[in-house]
Amino acid sequence: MARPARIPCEEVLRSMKTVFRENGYDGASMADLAAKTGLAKAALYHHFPGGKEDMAAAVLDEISGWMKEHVLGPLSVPGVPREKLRRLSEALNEFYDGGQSSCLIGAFSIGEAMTLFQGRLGAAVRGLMAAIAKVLIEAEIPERVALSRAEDAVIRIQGALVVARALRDTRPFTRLLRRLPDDLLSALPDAVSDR
Amino acid sequence: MARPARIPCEEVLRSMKTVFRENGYDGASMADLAAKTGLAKAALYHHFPGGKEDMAAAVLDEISGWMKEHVLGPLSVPGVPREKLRRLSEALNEFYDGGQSSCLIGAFSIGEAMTLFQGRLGAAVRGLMAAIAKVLIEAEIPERVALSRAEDAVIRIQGALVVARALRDTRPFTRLLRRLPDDLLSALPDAVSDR
DNA sequence: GTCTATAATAGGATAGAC
DNA sequence: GTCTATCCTATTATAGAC
Repeated sequence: MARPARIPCEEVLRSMKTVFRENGYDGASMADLAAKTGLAKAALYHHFPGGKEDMAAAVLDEISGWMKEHVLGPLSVPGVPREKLRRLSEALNEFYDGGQSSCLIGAFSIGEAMTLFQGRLGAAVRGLMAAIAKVLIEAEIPERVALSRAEDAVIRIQGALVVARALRDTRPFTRLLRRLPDDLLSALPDAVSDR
Repeated sequence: MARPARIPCEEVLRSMKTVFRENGYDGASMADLAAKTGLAKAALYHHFPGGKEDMAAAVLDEISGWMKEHVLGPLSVPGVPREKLRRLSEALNEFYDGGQSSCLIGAFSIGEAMTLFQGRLGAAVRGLMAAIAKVLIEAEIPERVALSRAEDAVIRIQGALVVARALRDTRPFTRLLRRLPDDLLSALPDAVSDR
């Protein structure tokens, strides 16, 4: 056995994730992180010697793991496409807290964080797009259309989160998630759209 | 005549807009703003006594004016809907520099800026949505569908900017703009989508 | 591993000369 | 209107005791 699963560490990561989601990278201060985690700043540096950058990286990795387990994994497993997409909407609704929590892909794609984490951000977007496209291809949708729709889905998810926050109204996001499975699997028009 | 149009001020606003778009609100420092505008910090405070908050507000107001003139105005004027939507795409392409520049609605919807400017952000989103919906209604699209599609368009615009930055590839954004007019005016399916 | 205390620096803001 | 110089606070980061 490699390591005794450190339970408190998960709690610390959860708190840090909240701080970064609410404040972005530049807006999150060590004081914020210390307050939210309940640890002193020095204790945080003990666990994350690289400071804020290390903490943000750890949060992104933790999210990546959660996504692989709860989102990408279930999409890759054999199953009814529509049902899998319905569960995707549910998982996203949970992850983004019904549209109330921001996405770090958006929050970290400006300022210093953009240069620091561009690799992780791009990988996250590409991973989700690929997983959705795979389900659509499984549903007999031509690859080209599947890739286009998958990209559009990720675009809409990100955009709905922005719009929901700007309007202080989560309904644009929840509406989107409700329509997402049908939209992704809808019949092909006439090759007019989906170019 | 009220005032001799101050030309240099526009230049200063342009520079500040760039700084906020690249760094967000928390990530933009007075030093950044001074360097980019070529003015000393004290000179900036002379024009914007409220400091960074004043500067960001001025930038948002300037953008709001540009949008009204180059985006919302042309949409409200009599004309062929498809043609007006095509010009909308062109204006957005110009404003967001082909997808390379971020949108302050997204950048300012986290952290301190979110609470400071929530009114302006919501108004900007609602204004664009309403202008697009009006064109669709003009094109004989039922109001309910028009409102839904207009919301979706704004969502996609915001999302495509996020995705383009995360991927460091502007094509998702340019592709979106190209399809936007057709997508907005496409024939109604079966009342399956657009609920 | 966690704390208090503190160093070092960056950031926001102002004073006062020109 | 613009500058240099300065103040004060917040922020990052570390030292050293427990």
